[in-house]
Amino acid sequence: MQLELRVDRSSPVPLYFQLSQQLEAAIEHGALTPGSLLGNEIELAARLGLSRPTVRQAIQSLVDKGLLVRRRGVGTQVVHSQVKRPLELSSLYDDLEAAGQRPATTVLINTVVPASAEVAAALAVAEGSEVHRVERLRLAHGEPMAYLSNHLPSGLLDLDTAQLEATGLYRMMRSAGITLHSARQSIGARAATAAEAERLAEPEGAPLLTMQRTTFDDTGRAVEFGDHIYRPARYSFEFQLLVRP
Amino acid sequence: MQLELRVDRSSPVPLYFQLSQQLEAAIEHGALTPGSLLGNEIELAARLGLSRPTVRQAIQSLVDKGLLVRRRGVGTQVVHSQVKRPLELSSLYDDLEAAGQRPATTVLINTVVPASAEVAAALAVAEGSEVHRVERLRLAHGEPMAYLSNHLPSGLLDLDTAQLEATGLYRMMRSAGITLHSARQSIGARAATAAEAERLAEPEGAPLLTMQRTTFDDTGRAVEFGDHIYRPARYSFEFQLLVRP
DNA sequence: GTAGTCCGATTGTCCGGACAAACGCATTGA
DNA sequence: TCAATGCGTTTGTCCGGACAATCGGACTAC
Repeated sequence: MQLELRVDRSSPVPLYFQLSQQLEAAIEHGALTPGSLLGNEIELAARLGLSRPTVRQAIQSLVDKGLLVRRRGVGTQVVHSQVKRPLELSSLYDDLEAAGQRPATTVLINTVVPASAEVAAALAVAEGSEVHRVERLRLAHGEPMAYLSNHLPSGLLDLDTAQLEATGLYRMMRSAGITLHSARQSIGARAATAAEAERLAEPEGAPLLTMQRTTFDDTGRAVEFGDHIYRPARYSFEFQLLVRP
Repeated sequence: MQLELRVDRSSPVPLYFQLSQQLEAAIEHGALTPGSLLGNEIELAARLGLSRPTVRQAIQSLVDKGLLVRRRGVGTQVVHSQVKRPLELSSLYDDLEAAGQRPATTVLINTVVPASAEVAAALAVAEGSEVHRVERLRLAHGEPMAYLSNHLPSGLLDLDTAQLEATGLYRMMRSAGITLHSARQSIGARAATAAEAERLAEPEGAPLLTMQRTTFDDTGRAVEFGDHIYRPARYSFEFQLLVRP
């Protein structure tokens, strides 16, 4: 069976990208079954009227995503696994929305404070300089789910409380033109203090899932430092990793 | 100041790889400071006697690692951040060893059992078919740190108890020629049961950090399913993520 | 029968060139 | 003064070709 592939040379979308999207769709859709060969690059290039480098670029992008495997002397195969989506910088808001939970947010604090030593170190600003501080309670189905404490460099973003309650922090940053690039995360656990327990409607000493994260934009600037606690019965971190050899 | 770059055409190491390694070393070493321009690709290619595609391939690999950023009309800059290592499939053994903790392992169970429904689903084998089961206690400085429960498809690996105690499971898989490719992880928290508490020398009900992971090789075959619990005072998950736009 | 060798197939690496698109800056015009 | 335009610089995309390295199977020799 021959896969139907076409490229539109009048489109501004790069040719390799058109091809990689079609291949990805074919894999997702099941037209290309796991383990099946993709046909050699030269023949594929000839069939599409493209050069081999262009076809290779398309295939490479899917190899990077973990959807394909190349073997010299053999060919390119569709990976044979449950792995579908690669790791992303997970946003609690998006996670919940994807799970169909319709998250609600209550902003408890939204102010400007002098940076503590810890915050200053994470954001690479001077200790005592002004930073934004936001504390939010996130709920799903009316139940508290997580308590989110964030600090941001001042002047980076207009932190409107209403907007914070309507959407997520990451979405606000993205629509403000900030390109999120990388993050350093630390995930742990600890017992709830009395104050934390009350906020999350848990008994004191209950196990909590904790996450600290510093996020950087594409120039390496720290744009956010978060210290979050989650109710473990209602949330866990799920993700997929790729190993780069 | 001119960076000293050379390539050895008689070496079997690909030219683009030689170049990317030298650039990475220069960044790591501080010879290329964050924010500095790399010099345009064409001039760089001429200086090294390479073609532009080769130089681009080298630079691209570092962009993928998050060390460099390209900007059209501007140039290629060194990223300006604390980000050093990209995300890897973290192995507890390696993590501990890197922290200079000299981990010790006690193998408690090393046997073959019929697969439970959960294990069978994770490893994509028939329920009731034979799988290896390994339970280990990992200690650092004589203190228990984590309890590791793993299941592996039978026939994949020779699980020698002595070797399991001397090294980590991932190292054994790698040296058996298995190429680890991706993993699906879930990290959560819960209170310790009486049995778990005793194993880890914690009080009953103490918060524990939990991780479930299924690891796949490069053909998409599941090669390991692990269900681990950690003492949160002694261990947390630290990693760096990259966002792929 | 078994081990070693050869060979076709396929990807990996590398070259040199061409034009397009985006960015930053200086110049120009209102 | 300030916005629009133009221009040089640099990366992005694409081409066509060449040879090397590796894989797997067929063939051969013992």
